[in-house]
Amino acid sequence: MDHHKSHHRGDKGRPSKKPKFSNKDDHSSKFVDDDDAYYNEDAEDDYRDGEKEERKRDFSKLELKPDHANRPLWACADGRIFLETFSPLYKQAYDFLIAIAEPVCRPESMHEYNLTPHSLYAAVSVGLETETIISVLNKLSKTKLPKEMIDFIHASTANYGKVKLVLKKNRYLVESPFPEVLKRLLQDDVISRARIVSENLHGSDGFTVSKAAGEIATGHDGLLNEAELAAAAEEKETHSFEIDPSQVENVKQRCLPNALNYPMLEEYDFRNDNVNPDLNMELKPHAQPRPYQEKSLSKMFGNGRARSGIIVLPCGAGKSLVGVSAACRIKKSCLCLATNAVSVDQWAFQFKLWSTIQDDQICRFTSDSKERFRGNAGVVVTTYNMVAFGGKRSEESEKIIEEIRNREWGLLLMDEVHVVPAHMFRKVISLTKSHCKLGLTATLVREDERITDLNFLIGPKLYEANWLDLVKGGFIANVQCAEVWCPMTKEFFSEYLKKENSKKKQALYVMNPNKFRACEFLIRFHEQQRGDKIIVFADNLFALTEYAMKLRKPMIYGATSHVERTKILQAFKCSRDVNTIFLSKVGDNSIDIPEANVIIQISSHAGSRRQEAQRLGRILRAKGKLEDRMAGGKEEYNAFFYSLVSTDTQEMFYSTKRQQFLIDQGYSFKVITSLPPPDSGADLSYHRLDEQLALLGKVLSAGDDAVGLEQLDEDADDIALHKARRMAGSMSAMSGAQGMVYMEYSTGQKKLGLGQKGKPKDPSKRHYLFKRRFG
DNA sequence: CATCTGGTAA
DNA sequence: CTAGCTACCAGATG
Repeated sequence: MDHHKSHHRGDKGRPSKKPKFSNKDDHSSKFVDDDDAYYNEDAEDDYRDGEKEERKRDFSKLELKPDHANRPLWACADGRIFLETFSPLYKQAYDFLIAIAEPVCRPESMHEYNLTPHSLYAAVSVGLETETIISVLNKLSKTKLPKEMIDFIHASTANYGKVKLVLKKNRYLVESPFPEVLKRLLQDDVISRARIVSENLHGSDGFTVSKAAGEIATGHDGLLNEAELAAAAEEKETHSFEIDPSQVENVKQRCLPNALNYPMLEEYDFRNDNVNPDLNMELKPHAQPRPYQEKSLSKMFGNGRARSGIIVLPCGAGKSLVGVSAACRIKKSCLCLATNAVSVDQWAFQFKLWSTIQDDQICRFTSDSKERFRGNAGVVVTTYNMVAFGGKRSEESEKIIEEIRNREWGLLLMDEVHVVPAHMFRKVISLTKSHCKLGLTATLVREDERITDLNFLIGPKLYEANWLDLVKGGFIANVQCAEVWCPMTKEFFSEYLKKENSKKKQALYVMNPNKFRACEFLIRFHEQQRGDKIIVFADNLFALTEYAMKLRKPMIYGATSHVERTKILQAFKCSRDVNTIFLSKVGDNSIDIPEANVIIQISSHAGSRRQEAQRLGRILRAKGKLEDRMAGGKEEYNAFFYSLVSTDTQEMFYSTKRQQFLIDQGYSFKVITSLPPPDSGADLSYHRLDEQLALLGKVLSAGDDAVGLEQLDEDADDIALHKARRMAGSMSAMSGAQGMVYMEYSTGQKKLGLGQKGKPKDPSKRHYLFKRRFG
């Protein structure tokens, strides 16, 4: 609809050069009509060789197939692929592309993807073959595939799937049906040093040879699918050598596409594992995986074994059912890692909810509950911190951790893989021995280098759900994201300019009366007009307390006691009187936030898009029933995410980046410039100048001293206890306002690229095959 | 035993 | 680089 304009802003924001379409048809013209601003965000260097590269990316050189209109893809010689989302073949094309390429940018009408060695690695590891990839791409493409792309796919995938890393009886083996490949690997220093030479050699070249096939047990129904048969045939004879467990990470890294280029697959033939004891658990009958959950599981178990890798599902889409299902299929001991104690509890709960696991076979291991399972197999749920903890442990946890280290785990289930720092993973993965690792995450933030680490620490991306499809299916909420621009008042702005201290500056733009009024307006609007549940986030404690007190809403921050928290959350969940709560950063983690469908950010931290995504995830849990949404014919927004920003201040700096992030994720986005609407708002706070000045005085006099905080503490408790006595709001003030709420921001004024710190892709970092051609 | 405190690491 | 927040432990309290 109307956010179409803003999507275009998204297109411009990308590092891509504008592709030139010589044959403009109805569709492509949508893509090029916006000429002026395509380049202005590129880094200068990139821009200069852009001139040269321009010719290579010029689509006019490519011949269109006669029926091009029916085909949804544009494939560029440099590995970029564009997908028209309005094509009838969109769905099939999407499923295919998401398996073979990295999504770069997904606005509504045109998606951009990138073929990379890693993405192709992921494709091959879920069972796609080189020729299949090429022929399907060719079928979907409007033009003949560029030769460069075909070569690239061949070169990238030639070696994939030839080497496997297997854990057998607590020993790590590098396996391959091709002894010459193993020899090649051993020419590498790191790998040859990591090798453990066993005493009884079988093969002539020093490798252990085994006949792995033939023992593949038939499935429950006595049938094997084709993939399983193929896998069995393939592995008639396997050569292997053992490596030092402590070197596993290094060896894996050497095998990656950017080094030796024999990425190792990690697969677990769990049905034939007679060494590790079975764990008796099944999915309960009421656990019905949704189609996309089923699909992600099928990628994981595609060839009858369990593959290691990452599954990307938005929060609220039911990651835990996927995790529990995976554990139920493998039926071996499972170590489940979460980021904090709250989520440990949730996981334990989910296991009991979805599976038939006995209560004494699942245990939590945190600082304040150290349970141990009975019997020889079970599920342990704990935190990354607990496992990686370096300091002194209590005696009890020392014992448990020892058990965790010594056990051979069937499944290592890692929640919120993107949140945990890489070194933590390293530690956890090297400390524990597992046959299969499954990472669950909501977003892979791409230009973060660490995402590459995940590729080899855990495995390739196995599946990524299509956000928009989930919205359409009613599985997650349909979110309208908006950035609200609040002009600084004259007085605040002049103080802002005077101050050097960045803390004070921050206090000033966060406490900007216009921002406060916008916030108050939004709260009233959503509470009274729509009956929504609202969470307001503020990183800044001063602002948080100030806002919450003035509006007489309960708040939770670090110092709020546990009892207090649960009391407030209960009230928010159940009571009709508490519809808005204020949260500090605590809300980002460690709080189990109940149903809410509106989020207002009054101060967000710098460029942390992860935080943003996390907060967004809070409102994604599907709202309303599918039928309700479909009834109206077209879908309606049922969740809202506002970022309040004071214009002309440092806050604007991250604006572009934030917008880009949300658009890349496939959200619709708009900028709202006047809130409250011009002719309303007399009944909001800080309407009069003297009130504003009083606030200004308060901000200026408030030091960073904690004394003020203590006092605020008391007040906050007070509010909570009295459970926010709200006055019965006057509906009339708001009636008819709906049309006024969203003022579409018109393009043109905004300086794109101003705040663009995120580097566009550096051509020199591209894969060597591309480099050679374009460098 | 539950709850609070203070200290440390990340 | 620092501020803010958390997870972990131990020890004290009633």
